[in-house]
Amino acid sequence: MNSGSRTKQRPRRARRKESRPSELLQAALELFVERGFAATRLEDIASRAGVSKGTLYLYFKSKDDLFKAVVRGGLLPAIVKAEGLVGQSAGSTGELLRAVVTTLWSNVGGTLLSGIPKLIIAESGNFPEIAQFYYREVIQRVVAVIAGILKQGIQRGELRRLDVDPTARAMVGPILLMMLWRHSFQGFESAPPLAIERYFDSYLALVLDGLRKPNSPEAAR
Amino acid sequence: MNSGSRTKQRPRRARRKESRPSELLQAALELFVERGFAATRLEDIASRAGVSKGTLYLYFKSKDDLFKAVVRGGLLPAIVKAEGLVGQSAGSTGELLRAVVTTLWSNVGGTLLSGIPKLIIAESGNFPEIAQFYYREVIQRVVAVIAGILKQGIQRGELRRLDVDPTARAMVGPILLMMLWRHSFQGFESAPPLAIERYFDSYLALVLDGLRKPNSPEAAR
Amino acid sequence: MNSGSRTKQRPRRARRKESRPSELLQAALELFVERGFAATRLEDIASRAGVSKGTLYLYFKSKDDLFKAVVRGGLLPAIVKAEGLVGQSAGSTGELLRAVVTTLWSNVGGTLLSGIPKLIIAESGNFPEIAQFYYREVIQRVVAVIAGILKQGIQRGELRRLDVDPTARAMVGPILLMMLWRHSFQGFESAPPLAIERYFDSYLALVLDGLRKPNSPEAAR
Amino acid sequence: MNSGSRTKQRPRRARRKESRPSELLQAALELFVERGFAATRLEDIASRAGVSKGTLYLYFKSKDDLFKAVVRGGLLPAIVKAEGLVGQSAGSTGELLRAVVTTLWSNVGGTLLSGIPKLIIAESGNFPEIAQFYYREVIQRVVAVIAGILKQGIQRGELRRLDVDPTARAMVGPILLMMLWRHSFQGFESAPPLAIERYFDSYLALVLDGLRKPNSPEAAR
DNA sequence: TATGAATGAGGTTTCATTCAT
DNA sequence: TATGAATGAAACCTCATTCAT
Repeated sequence: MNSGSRTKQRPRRARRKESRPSELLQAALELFVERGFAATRLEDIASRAGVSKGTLYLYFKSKDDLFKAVVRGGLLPAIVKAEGLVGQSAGSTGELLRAVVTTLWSNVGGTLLSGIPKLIIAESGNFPEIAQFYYREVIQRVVAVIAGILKQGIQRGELRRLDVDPTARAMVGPILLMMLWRHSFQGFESAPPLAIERYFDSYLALVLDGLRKPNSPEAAR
Repeated sequence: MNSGSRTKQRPRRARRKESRPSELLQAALELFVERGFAATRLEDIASRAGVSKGTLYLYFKSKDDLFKAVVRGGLLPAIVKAEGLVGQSAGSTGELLRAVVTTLWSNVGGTLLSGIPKLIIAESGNFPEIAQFYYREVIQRVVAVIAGILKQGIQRGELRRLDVDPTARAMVGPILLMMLWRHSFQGFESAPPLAIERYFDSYLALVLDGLRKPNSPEAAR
Repeated sequence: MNSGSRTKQRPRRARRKESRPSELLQAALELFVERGFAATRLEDIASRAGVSKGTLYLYFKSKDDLFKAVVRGGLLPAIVKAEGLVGQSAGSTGELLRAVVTTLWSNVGGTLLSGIPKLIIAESGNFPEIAQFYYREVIQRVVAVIAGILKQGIQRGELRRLDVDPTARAMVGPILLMMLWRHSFQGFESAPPLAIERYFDSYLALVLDGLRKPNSPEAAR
Repeated sequence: MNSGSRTKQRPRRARRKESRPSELLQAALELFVERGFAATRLEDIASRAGVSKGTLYLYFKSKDDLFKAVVRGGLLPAIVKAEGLVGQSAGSTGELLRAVVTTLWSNVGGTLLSGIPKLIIAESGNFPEIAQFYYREVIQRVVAVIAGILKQGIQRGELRRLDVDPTARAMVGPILLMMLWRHSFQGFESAPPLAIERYFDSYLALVLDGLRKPNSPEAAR
């Protein structure tokens, strides 16, 4: 998946030339995610990508530049995909939500890209432009997607009246948590690691139905 | 002549072995949170604490050691406090939840300690023991506190039957998100920053009642 | 003064991986001998070798490593040469001894390598492995060479019966002393410095004939 | 010997006050000999002597100063003693030589003072005044003592005509070697360590009688 | 394009020395 | 006299960046 089928052996050099930048970005992403920005040496990135240190500078003019490229490109496609889902869906609000969550997870959460939020969070102090870019281009748009679903649901009468914006933000939390988890604590789990599906099922049930027992006196409030 | 108040005359060499460590830890926490581990220079920590570089080494044997001390100590007290709330509360499950969330926020989220999760996440790759320690001593305990509340609520008949563990984890997400937010994106908010209370109100409403309109046909499922 | 032919502009960045290590070792030896291990700064070694500080680390992974390389390599070749002399000599024991002493001196004593014993002695506490290596590979072999000559001389009937091993050790003393002398006290000599040849003549006369007057009553013992 | 009988418990403070300097010198000598000048930390010296770091500065104004004090004081008394032996001896030259060697060894070689030559040799580059002092006050005097014995022996007709000064120097070598040995290689000896007495017996036999068989044709030369 | 030897600024760490108590 | 907390210069070492090939 990463590098496509290698069945057709094009001459090494020629093949390389085109794919170099993405190979470098891939190697850089892996190492940045694993060790953080500062603890990753350019030499390690180069050698993981199979090139020499100097070659990096043919494609990126500095370590900062490489970092920004890694972080910038990663998530936008997935956002765009998720945005596309909203307009076209014919299902109920619940089904729509499930579709959005699933899309986000399979395009981001389950891949190395899920490491990007970790990087952004860690380096927001040192790369404020990146954090700002991310805030504008990713976070706000994800929140907007969810807020859109909420508004639609309210209009349709499927959802109760609620404070749309903060609710949308609160709903992003568990998804983000799952991404961070993978890169920070996976591996310390004593029990068998929590199945993703069970987690998202619980998440959807939680946000759709809440915790309360339907007929409990409290529920009426 | 010189006998007047010496309150202003801070001696060049203050001797206060007792209070030094906590002053240093405080300065270190601030800078680590702001810049990350690697980008924080010991000299900056020292000068923020009003001492010289070498003084740090009287109290911590290395930068790593200082980092660990910063991270280790910070959150446990708040956890303990939150654990204490569970047993003694007489209110409904909803009230209990609100109390726990409020306690966590006022003891951690609203303080600089809220930066610690950011550090753990960022440095989990470089300080695996710390991540593991944090996983065992903090995360699992917070999840356990919430899981306990959920079980109690189910037994009391206030909560519906639900998959306790993944639900508890999902509930931690928005709280964590709020903490990370403060240290990563606060300041880029275009609109007036989201009021904390409104956020938590929405969060509690979300987890207690979910999104669905009570009488909507969907709600019955 | 510096005006000699500079026609060939030495490039600021010379690239000569092959010759670098020995240039560095040479510079390091000079400075270690002159100042000792601790008082020698890597920067001085580098600049004496005409490279920058960082370059050292391309060839040696630490100051310790460089020191070991300096000390390890130095003396073995001379030992081997001296060992070779013993088997092949056709002369008398006295001539053989003179040949060995002369060889040792011209290959070691008269060169910078004579500074190595000083380093070993000074740093034996901090580099025990080096001291042990030196003891095994150099000292024991030199003593063995001399002991071999003594045994041969006794068998041939040229030397009196004597306690071979301690005698051999005692014979090493004056040679070592001469080496240490060069690097520790040379320059404080008030009188014109002792001619090396006169010293070794006296040494050989001493060990061969002793001090006693041949016909003195004592001599018979 | 070091601290005298402790039977009469004088009050700690009072007793200390007088003996402090020598206790400090003793601790310093031990550590300097073991590790060398640079690798010995003042704190270690202080704590070995049972005082605090600052106290050192009440007695010595710098580390250099302490080093000089350690080195300066140590050997002179033994030299003086050895010098005294020459005038008064009634025995043969051989007996006199044996007495001098024995005195030097029992007053210096066998004690920690034998570490001083190692220090002088190691630090001659960094403390030229010390090396010079040592050259003048110790080495030259020892050589002079031996040279004196040689001259006397020649006059008495016990020794053959010989080149006095270089011979005297060569005779110092084995004694120095023995001192250095103790502090640099002792402990790596594979076989049981060479008995001191056997070594000195061989040394004296060597210098008195040489190696040659008395009746061998060579011996006549 | 690609290499990798070389550079040197910058950071952590050590430790002799000072000084208030 | 004695202490030991505090200082800060200096040294080792790393690594992003350059550049000749």
